[in-house]
Amino acid sequence: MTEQRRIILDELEKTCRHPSASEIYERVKKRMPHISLGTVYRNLEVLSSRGMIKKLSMPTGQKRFDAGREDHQHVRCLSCGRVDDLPTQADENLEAIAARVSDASGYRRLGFAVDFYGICPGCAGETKKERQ
Amino acid sequence: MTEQRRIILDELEKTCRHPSASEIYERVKKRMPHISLGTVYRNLEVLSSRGMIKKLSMPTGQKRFDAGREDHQHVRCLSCGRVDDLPTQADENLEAIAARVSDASGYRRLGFAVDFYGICPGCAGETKKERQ
DNA sequence: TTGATAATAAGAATCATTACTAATAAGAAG
DNA sequence: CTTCTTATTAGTAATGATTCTTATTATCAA
Repeated sequence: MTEQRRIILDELEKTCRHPSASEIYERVKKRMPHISLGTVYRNLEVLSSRGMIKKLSMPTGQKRFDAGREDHQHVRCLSCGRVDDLPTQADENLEAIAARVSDASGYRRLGFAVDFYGICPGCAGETKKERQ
Repeated sequence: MTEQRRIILDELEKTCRHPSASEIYERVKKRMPHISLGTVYRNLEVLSSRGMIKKLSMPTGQKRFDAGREDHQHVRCLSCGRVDDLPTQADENLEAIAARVSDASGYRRLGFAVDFYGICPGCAGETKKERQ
């Protein structure tokens, strides 16, 4: 845990918004002016692979980061890219969750997506080194 | 509806996979060797804005496209980026759906995310032109 | 102190996507 | 049949986010 990594994590924990890599870079640069953008990306990757932060991919092709460890899902604004948290329980059905969104968040709901992430049969077979 | 646009849509409808823009480009190029990658992107955008196809953003920063109009969700391979369909019912709870994934798809399940897309209160107020 | 290892800054390279350009095709109006 | 207008195209340049490379520096065990 280097100084850079600690500050990156600290900045991420200080905000309830979900900043992008370059937003984090800007924040961290105020405390550590010589830090490199590459260092920010690398450490976000390290922190995320250790499960200390979460990486969210946005429809814009950008990624946003989240230091929260609690299990929650997100509401994303299609207009400005803002991301808010939305606590969910796994035993709740989709309709029930969806119905709660407008009330809880104030978002005008347009739609939702459930995405499962895993390893497909093909990749599970391989030694995981080569991509298809 | 130009020849190019028709062929792009046709290729998208022919596959149950969810190809990326460049995969679509490769497929279409076999039938129309002089087509430009820009034309593929532009027409995917047009088709998607008319609601004729769906655009999915991947954690890799790539987008994938889907001609299906039925309501279904996706399973994504974290290793190779493959996307498969996964029919879901809104009255089923997340655990039940998740439990079905491994069996139905053969994927080794790792996790899931529910994402709601909408317009946040701030943007709903504005005339929707200016970004924050 | 010395290698071995890991992390860094700075910047170049890459990849997906978007913007720009001039050329072309398809109508509509005269 | 010409001339305008408008869309669309192929080809290419530009952009933005991310990853990679290289030289350098910090860390640490022996």
